[in-house]
Amino acid sequence: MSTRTRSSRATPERGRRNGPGRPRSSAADAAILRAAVDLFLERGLDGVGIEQVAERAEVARTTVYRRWSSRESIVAKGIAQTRGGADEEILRSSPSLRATVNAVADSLARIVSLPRYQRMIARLIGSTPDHPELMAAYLRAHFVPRRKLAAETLERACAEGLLREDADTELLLDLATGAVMYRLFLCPGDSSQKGMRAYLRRVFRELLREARP
Amino acid sequence: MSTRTRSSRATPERGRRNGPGRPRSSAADAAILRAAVDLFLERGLDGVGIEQVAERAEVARTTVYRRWSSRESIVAKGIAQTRGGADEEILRSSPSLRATVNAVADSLARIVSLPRYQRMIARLIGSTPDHPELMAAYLRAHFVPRRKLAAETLERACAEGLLREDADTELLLDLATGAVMYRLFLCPGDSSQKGMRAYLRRVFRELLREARP
Amino acid sequence: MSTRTRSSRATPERGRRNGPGRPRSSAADAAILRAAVDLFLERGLDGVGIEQVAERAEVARTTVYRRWSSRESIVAKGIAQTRGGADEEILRSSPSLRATVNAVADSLARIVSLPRYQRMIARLIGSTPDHPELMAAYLRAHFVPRRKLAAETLERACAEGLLREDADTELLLDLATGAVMYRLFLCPGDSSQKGMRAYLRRVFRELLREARP
Amino acid sequence: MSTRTRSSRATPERGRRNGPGRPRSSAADAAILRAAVDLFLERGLDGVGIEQVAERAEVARTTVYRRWSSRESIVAKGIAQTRGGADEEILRSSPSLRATVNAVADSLARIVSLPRYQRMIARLIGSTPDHPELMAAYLRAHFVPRRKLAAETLERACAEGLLREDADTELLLDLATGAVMYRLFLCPGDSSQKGMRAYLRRVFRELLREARP
DNA sequence: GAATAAGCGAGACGGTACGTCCCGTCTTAGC
DNA sequence: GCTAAGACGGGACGTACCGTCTCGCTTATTC
Repeated sequence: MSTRTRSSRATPERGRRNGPGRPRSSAADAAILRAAVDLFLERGLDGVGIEQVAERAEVARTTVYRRWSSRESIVAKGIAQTRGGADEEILRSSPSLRATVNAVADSLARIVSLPRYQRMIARLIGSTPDHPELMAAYLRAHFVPRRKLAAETLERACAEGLLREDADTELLLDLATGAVMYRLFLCPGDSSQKGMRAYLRRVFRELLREARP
Repeated sequence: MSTRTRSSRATPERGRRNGPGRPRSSAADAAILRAAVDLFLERGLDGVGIEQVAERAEVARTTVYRRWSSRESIVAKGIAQTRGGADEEILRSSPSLRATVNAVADSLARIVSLPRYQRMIARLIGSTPDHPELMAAYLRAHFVPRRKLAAETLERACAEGLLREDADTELLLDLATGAVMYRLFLCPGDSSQKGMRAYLRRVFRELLREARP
Repeated sequence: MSTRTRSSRATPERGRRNGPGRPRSSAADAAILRAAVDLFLERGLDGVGIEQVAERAEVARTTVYRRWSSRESIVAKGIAQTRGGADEEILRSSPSLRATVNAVADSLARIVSLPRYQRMIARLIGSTPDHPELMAAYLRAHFVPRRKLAAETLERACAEGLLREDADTELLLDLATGAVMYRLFLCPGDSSQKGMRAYLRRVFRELLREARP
Repeated sequence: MSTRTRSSRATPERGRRNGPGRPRSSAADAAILRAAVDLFLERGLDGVGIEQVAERAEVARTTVYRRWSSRESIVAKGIAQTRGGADEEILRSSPSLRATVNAVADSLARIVSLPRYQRMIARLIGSTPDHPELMAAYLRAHFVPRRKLAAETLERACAEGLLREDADTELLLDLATGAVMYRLFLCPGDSSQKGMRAYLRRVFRELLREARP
């Protein structure tokens, strides 16, 4: 990711709420962020050229430069802004351990088998050495909430006696998440939803081997 | 002033055995590959400009283009060529399960705590959507041998009765490897050699929990 | 003539005569100079955009920047290079004063009635406050030689007794030249070749009023 | 000078006598015209950006665009408005031919040696090919009155028998004016007031050579 | 040992994207 | 309805690389 830095004059927002001049177009804002994230997914951070972003967003280049001074800041904002869907309600109410764990596994499988998700993680990891703030933004906005939900679910299962008492639930989730990453990037395996579901169920079975039914 | 042509003229090596002309400089070959891999680690694939490579290798651009036609091919060759150190002899002879596992964990911790390794994996994952061949080259040259070694060690431990019989050794290694990736890229934890060693020992303890002493 | 200045890296020519690299295209050189002068005539100095020059010369923008660092230097070179035609041989051999003077007047009328000439002088004068070097280049390359020729002719006529002895021939030419400029720019008169010829003959008749036949 | 044309919404003045809204600021009017003429003198017509004008006049761009739609119209108005000083009263009463002519010469020398005058003429001539209306406005407002005054003076001198009867007084003034232009723009001579005065006296002496004392 | 043929350094060539500046238009708030 | 402020689309600027090409020189092999 080649180096290119210059001075810039982008103002982060507008100073006062209702100043005199023409207000910034929020439609342009949204279009730019969307275009930037799409480009990031398609081509990586170096592919997020301001020119390309502007063209996709159907906006003049100056309109982009007026708001942001670097490609990274656009992408970071775009990632932070797109809220992760809270469709994991399923997790909240599962009667048995097996059902609970399967629900977690299936939900995870559904998400990680999305090409968009896979590309996002790959691009973010690739950008980590130069721009860790992108990954940080993603984790804060998407990963941490999901993780927290899953952790609560497991914790609850443990409290209800569905797991052995000394289980390290945090570590178990680390391992499950890591297994997904291993599968996606290091192992040339099947990354379809069905394949990921089978793999994840196997992982959880191994991890929770001796838990009581 | 002339037309555009994107054909490539790079010849992978020299056609005949001993042609009449001047032979290619093998020193230039080595310098180019080294420069390309270094740039890949520092800036990612898009930062591997042929011009930059040539400058670092202290070679004319022509000399690079004569050999390779794309950045990816140089980097792939460079990755494939640099042999992974075979310093894992320690694994071959460990008397007890605990010692064996600790040796595996420590060896893994030592490798993955190298900044160069971390950057390499990050860059490779980032390049996966566009150029999976880079990761493939790395896995073939560095990962698979180490993995095979570790798998044999665990297998041997299992055969010697140090593990329960039905242990899914492959999956255990998947999980351990995945844990490393999780730790490196998703969790803002301590990635020093000491920190990784502690984490990995904890992982293996959890994974092999009920193994007989 | 809006302000715009930056640093530049143009090398005036090539250092050595036969250096290693590819030599510069002399065809591009010529095309660029021609395009620049044409644009200067059409739109003035501020209209000599590097982009326009490159497009007209059918050359990449970089090819222009490689040679020159400012619009003025291109135009100056282009003006200096285009040699003024030496078609004034007529002046050299005229038998009588009246014929001599008429020949000078007619030659001058022919030149100054060319639209290209009129524009050139207008543009040069307009550029004088900011870039007097352009006018200087033009005078050196085109004006001075013609002026010298005319001066010699008058001088010769004077020596042959066709003019009164104390005539200030230099001043007479100043006046004739100035009359042309007055006519072209300050007086809304007829600037066709025929009109200019008539006007110039009238000027010379007035200036040389009392000369002997 | 580069092309730029768009639709225009400027209303030359105010339509009705006393509309309901706020009346236009005449101070802004004056400041704008002054700024525009100054910029024209400093940088030429292309340097008269509406933005620059507004900044100099300490006025918003809107205020300029509401009044005029093009740079040329502002400059033309500004030139036409600034009245030429009528300080040539001296010319009206000179007893002898020599004194009369010297007075004309000196008055002319004083004016044409002003840097502002020189720049004005140079800029106007440079703008002639594209915008002859500027020169026309200048001639009408400044040149013609002075010229008329000088012509009357000479005419009067002729009528009083101070000049030979058949003198072409118009042409003589053409020649004198032309001599000034020649001196200013084509000849690298001394354009100070003193230098111009000397040169002009020499010109008139030559032109009126055989006039009676 | 000369001829030959390829490698090599250097640099011009056509191009693309960059980030900046200015332009002329528009859209708001305030007076 | 004028004014100030400022966002908007657009275009040119001068720079930095890119991948290709064309030179002059060097270095081996082959005749």
